[in-house]
Amino acid sequence: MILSTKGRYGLKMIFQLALSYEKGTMSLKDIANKLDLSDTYLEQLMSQLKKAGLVNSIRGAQGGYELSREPSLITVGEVIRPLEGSLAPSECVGGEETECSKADYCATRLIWEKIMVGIDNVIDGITLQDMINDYDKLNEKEKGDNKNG
Amino acid sequence: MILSTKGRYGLKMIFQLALSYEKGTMSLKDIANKLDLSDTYLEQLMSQLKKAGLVNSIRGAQGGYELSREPSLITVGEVIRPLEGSLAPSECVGGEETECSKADYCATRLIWEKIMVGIDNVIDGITLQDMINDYDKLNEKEKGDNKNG
DNA sequence: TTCATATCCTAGTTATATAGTAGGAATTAA
DNA sequence: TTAATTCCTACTATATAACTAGGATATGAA
Repeated sequence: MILSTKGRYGLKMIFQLALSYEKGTMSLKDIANKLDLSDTYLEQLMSQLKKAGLVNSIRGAQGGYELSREPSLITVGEVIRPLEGSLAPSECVGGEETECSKADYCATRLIWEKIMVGIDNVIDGITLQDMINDYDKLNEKEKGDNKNG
Repeated sequence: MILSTKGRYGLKMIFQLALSYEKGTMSLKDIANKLDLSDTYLEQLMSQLKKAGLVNSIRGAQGGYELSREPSLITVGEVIRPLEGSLAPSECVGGEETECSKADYCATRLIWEKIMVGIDNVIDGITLQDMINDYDKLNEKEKGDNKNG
């Protein structure tokens, strides 16, 4: 399991906001109920997403959260990184500083870099809108299957 | 850091064996000294690699380890997986059993699958021989740099 | 035969990270 | 005023990571 519940729950959570984009705010309690997850835990994750500028919040009664911009402008990578930290496979790649003195001739370092690029290409290339489209397609198919079955 | 020291040290370790392929066995102590890592820790990792059939061992004095087949026939994925377990980003993908009842219409599941395929494509596409070639190239360049600098 | 050098194997141990809980302050619509 | 909500800090239990310890077993060389 290379991702913790932070990244996994976090993406599920913001996906709920994406589904209800421009339909008003959604409270954490509602999200937690819908996903059947602890609301106090999701609260911490949401606070990270807010810090990252991905969601707006409205306090007080009838308050809640909403996406700060449209789903097509938020990538999966933007959601996962603030929650999981770097998705680097090793400490010698992807950080601000490359401390390892052997970097110039390290063979494994090249591998870690390729893995990281592979992951980045996936998560930076998918937006929340893409997820919605896939979800709609799946549900459409699901309906059809039920009809035929 | 999506990989633990198991996968990271393990690959470094077997890479040493790849470098000395067909030059006799190499003891764990030598490998540990070369990499400046704990030999008792590496021992556990090596035992996994042996179970996975990647290395042969010779016990007793003058004994040690060697690759069980040539470097071009061992992929990075074959090395990392026995050490790290599944590289799935979530429990609902990559396992033998897909337990999640929501799999049919889960939008995040598609993301985890894509990430996993991305990683697999990288690590299953690189052999130890590729690593050696890259390493030789780096060292060649290093020498040149030193000459010119 | 003995001994130093190795692998092999099982169990600890310690430190860190994960996955939460708890409790209350601040804010706001009704 | 009150109920609903976000915001914030701190605490806790559990699991995992990253080793360490100690001894059994095997083997080449003196």
